[in-house]
Amino acid sequence: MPATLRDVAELAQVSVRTVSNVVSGYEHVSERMRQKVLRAIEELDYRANPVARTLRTGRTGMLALVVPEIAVPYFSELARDVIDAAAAFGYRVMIDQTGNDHERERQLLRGDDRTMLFDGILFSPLVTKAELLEMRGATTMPMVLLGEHEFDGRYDHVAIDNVQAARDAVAHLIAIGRTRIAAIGTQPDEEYATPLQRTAGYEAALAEADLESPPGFTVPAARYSRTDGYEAAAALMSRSPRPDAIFCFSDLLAMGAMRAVFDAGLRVPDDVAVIGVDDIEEGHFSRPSLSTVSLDTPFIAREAVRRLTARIEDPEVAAEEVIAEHRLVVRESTAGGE
Amino acid sequence: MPATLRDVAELAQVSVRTVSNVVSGYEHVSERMRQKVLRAIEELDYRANPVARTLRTGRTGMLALVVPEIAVPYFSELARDVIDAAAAFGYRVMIDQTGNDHERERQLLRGDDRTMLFDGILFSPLVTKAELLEMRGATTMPMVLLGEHEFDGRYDHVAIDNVQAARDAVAHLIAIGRTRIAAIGTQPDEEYATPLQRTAGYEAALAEADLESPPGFTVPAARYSRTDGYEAAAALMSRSPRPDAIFCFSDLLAMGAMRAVFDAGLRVPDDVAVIGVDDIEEGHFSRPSLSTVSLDTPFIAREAVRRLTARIEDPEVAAEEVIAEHRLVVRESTAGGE
DNA sequence: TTGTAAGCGTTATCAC
DNA sequence: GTGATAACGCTTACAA
Repeated sequence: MPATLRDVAELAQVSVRTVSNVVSGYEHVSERMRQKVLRAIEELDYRANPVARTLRTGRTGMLALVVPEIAVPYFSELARDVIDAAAAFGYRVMIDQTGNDHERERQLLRGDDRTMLFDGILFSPLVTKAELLEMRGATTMPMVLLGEHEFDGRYDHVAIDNVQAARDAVAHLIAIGRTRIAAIGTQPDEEYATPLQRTAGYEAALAEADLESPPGFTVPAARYSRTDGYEAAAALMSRSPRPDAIFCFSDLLAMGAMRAVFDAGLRVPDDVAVIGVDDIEEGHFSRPSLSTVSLDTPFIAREAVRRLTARIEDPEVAAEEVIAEHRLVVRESTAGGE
Repeated sequence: MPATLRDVAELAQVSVRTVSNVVSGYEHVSERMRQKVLRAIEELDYRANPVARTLRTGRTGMLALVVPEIAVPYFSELARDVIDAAAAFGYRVMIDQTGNDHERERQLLRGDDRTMLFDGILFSPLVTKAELLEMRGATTMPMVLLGEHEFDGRYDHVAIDNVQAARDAVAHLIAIGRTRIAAIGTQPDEEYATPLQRTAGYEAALAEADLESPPGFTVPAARYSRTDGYEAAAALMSRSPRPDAIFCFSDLLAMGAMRAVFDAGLRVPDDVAVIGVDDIEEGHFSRPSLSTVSLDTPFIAREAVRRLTARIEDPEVAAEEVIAEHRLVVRESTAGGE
């Protein structure tokens, strides 16, 4: 049985008030009292019960990070940065995966989960804008959205300029002389914001150069996995005309796509240039190394945590949208020979 | 202000006891009462306060997973499996990274952290055996160790046979005719269990084949990152005689090592065969795909959560050691031409 | 400066 | 089957 505040008070012959003061670092405690209390704490190996404290103060000191899948490098790298940023603000992070499961997302948002032991949510959602709107007022919990959902003034929001990012990637492919540019990562059935915006950027860049996307050159990918990228690119390689470049909506798709190009007996970038989005570490060392649009994940994490903690302090602060920078990173997969 | 049990009781004109019964699914509640209560709950949009419940029951429903770095693929894939396994047992997972920081590990183990809102710890530690022993009795919190620390009967423990895993990897390199086999991943200054055991397996396999490891053929790597692997392999490539195979203590090291081999103008596996340990997904799609020793991570996760929840239920159950299977997976990096 | 006591919102122990 | 009511361990008015 762990020692309680009362036990300490008894042993030290003081009131619980005094013990509490010492524990929470209250200023006005006489040195003699403090010493007595500290000795008792030491002797009983007392440690404050965080649950009781939480019940009283209403703060758990914990944030939830909700992502589709933690094993996806982009999300695990984001999680690393979020955990670090949260630590700097005195918070810890619980991670939940929705596993691309809409219902799970809704549950979390509705807040009817039985174990919501956290003060706020960092949410990287799949849900469409319509669904987000539909949840209006559903949850009272402070929340910051990560990703590219359109800002509607209700939620804090750390995003990137997704259309422009896609546009930059495709413009680069055009600049190196490619004309038959395919895209992998559209969503066939759902109206997710990210793929829609990246598709828009892709089309805008093509239009700007008076190019077009032949039928079958935009390929859906359900889960943005390496396997999805592989299968999509394999299909593209058997088309005629064959694409001479592929814009993948994520680096992970690109890793699979590059492998499919090689397995089709072709070379990257000579026969087919490949570019992704995210700038995951895997792409630095792959062969060829992967050109990409780099997102400033540490900034995104820091900004998101900053906004969220501010809202936890004061739920009335106005929602803000922050746009994180992105920049084109040219590596071997769109450059000269390997 | 969220509604409380008392509010519901008042509105439904029943006692809090009855409301609590309904909420927690107690059997013996008359249908009339139940309906009244449910209506009131609906009307007030009542949701139980998990903190209060926790204070009362002593259970948070949360486990902590402590890893060196969540962005390392092996750990993010492990985290995915742990989160899934925990969900199956009704728990959620808080993730903490120690960032290779010993002090942080010790803090967690000592349990003097102020926000320990969890029922047990899954701990994938760096600490050496001596340090673990030194912490005897330091924490009363249920804990399961992940990884290859020697079992001393005090902690539950899900491990792999590390020596044998290394041995299998190196034996495979020997079987395909390699004789100058280097190793990357020793720890120069620390007595961590994992690198020591893998080194032992490496040496055992060599000895068995009457081979030896020339001076400079075992290269340390501080953080098991791709960069570490790259640098270590780059150094190896400039030695003479040059190794014709490299056993990397992790797949991530191997990814960096392969890249270094190519950058030295050599081929994998023709000039230098490369094998890792972990079987991360990245290795399925890399070029060449990576031979490795596959660890059964889903099993490890499930087993660890099972042991931990059992210990949470009954702190007195005897500690057990479970050894997870491993198996050699031969891919392109140790097979015929690319 | 320190003590007393009233909660925080549940669950659980009594009675009835 | 249901109603009072006492904890759970802490923080914090309010008093002294």
